[in-house]
Amino acid sequence: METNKKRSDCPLSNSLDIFGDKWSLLIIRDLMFFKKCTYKDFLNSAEGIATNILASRLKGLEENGIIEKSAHPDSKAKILYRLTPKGIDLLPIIMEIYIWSDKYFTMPADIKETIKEAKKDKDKFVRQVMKELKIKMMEKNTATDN
Amino acid sequence: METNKKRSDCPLSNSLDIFGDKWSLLIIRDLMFFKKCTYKDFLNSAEGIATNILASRLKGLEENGIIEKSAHPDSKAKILYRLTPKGIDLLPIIMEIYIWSDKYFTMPADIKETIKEAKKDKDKFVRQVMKELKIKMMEKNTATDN
DNA sequence: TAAATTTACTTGCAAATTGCAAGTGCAAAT
DNA sequence: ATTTGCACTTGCAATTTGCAAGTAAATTTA
Repeated sequence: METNKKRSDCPLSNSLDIFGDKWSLLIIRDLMFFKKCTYKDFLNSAEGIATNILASRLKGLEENGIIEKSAHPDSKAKILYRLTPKGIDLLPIIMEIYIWSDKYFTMPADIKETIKEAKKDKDKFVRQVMKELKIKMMEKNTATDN
Repeated sequence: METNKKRSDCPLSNSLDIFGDKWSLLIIRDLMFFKKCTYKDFLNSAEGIATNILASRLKGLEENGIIEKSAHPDSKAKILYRLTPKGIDLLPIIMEIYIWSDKYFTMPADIKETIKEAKKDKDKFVRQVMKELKIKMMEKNTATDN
């Protein structure tokens, strides 16, 4: 289904081939900010992704090295999804989208407050969150990959 | 065609409803970096957008206040598309995508060099380019909107 | 321990979107 | 006056999406 054909040599175009759709960055958001890490977690997000679309997006993100599967510590029936370092590195992009949104949309007060904090020292905020993510994605499960 | 139904209150989701597809940010890239500003210019980009898709994306971006049409100074047959301030404000997002790409893709040497320059002082680079864009989008045509 | 439930999907199918080719209407050039 | 250029629109086939239902293995409950 997913071909690896590049539309052009433009890195922006190549990036959009990976996450340029309505759903991929939302999955990444869930992993980054909302402690969501299973198929069911993602399904339960407010936007209401369809099961087949979720499966296809998880596959695509995994194929592109943005996320990876691992064994869930609680149960063999569960699969734990984690961001790779490559996936964690998407944080600055997502942060800039939030900051842009903050300027042009109304939004829940708690999110607005977080963005306000982040803007005070963007680089520091991003470094801090990335550090936490790296730790979290490690400690979730050091066990064997699926 | 385009409904204004929000999938959720999440600003990231709302943003993706506007530019979360394979084409919109490429049009914005063309306006920002490649002096492209007409329908035909966009059609000629390397990725090869279809005519109907281009028309629908231009419509969507205009409806969402990212771009605007104006009279082309050279000819009544041409339409000049410009970024609005809201559109220009997407630059930091696009820059971060380029920077991410730089870490994980190979790409044309000239683009790589520009990104290298940009990374030396990200904020300064973004400010400078945004300033230039604001001037450029003004001077293109101060005349009446379509 | 058998039955019900949970988890992570897959499948079928209708509806929507995309992509390609071929127009269309107006402006400008020849 | 005719051809060319520009910005689209239209028709249609192919692909993708979204919804509902089903599946298989793991776990929980009775």
